Amino acid sequence: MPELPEAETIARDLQRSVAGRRIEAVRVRHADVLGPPLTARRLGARLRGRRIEAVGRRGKNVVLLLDDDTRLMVNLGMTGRLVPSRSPAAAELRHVAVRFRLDDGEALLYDDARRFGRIDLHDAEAWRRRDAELGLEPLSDAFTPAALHDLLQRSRTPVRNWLLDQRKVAGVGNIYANEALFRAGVAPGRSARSLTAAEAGRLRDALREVLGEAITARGTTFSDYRDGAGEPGGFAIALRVYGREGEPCVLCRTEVRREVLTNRSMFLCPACQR
DNA sequence: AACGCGCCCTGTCCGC
DNA sequence: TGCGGACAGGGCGCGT
Repeated sequence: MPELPEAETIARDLQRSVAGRRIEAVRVRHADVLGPPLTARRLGARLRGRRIEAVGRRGKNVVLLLDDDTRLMVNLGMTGRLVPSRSPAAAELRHVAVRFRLDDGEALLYDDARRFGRIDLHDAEAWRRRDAELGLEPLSDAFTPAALHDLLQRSRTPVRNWLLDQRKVAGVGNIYANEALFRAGVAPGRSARSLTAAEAGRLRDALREVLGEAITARGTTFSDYRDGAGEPGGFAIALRVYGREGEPCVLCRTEVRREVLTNRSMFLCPACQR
């Protein structure tokens, strides 16, 4: 999906474009994006008349806070997009799954070609539980070198896979996991618990750095991602290893390799990453 | 109980 | 031009 920087960009865009609007009606065209026990009928009943107080993010999820203290949580899967109907890009959407009609005559569109995305609605109590299931925010103060090192110690899974587990650290996906491991000089196949405190510290810094830079660039568009106005992100040219199989390493000119681990690509420089 | 695997679904690209 | 296979920012449910 959209990983943390993409979700952050979308949330910021929607905070400007739809915060303060009231939801008048909901139309569901593909109910399979609704997380159980949600149905089209229930979603409409619970959202009708609600005002969107604020749009934020938790991990890779875009979160709309409503005026009755419920939260509409959107996980964008691989191809999910949230775009206001007034945006010029809205006309090109081919897979609108849910349309939220707003009180200004416009609508917020949820488009998702593959329908891997999920929409959930949480009251305050359910949100507390869901929030607690998600791991540390990598850009928060709590994400210290010691905290990351401690967590890594508890697992023997390959560190690339470990980073994708949203219960440990929330918001990192395959692109930024690979990029951060390259920047930290750590081989992605290493067991999580094998990282030294120094390596964990470098990984922590690399994660914050690459996620921060990607937010500044409004996310990475590898193929499908679009921001909250339907536009591609600008970070793809800054990727150092992801998608660069066969190209020379930016540091040492060794060929960047692609390896497949648990059905997902890893990109690495075999010389720079140990 | 942690971990890996298969699967969900559609679009695109590449080789033949 | 058509067709099959590989691949894609994710995550759930299952078995071991």
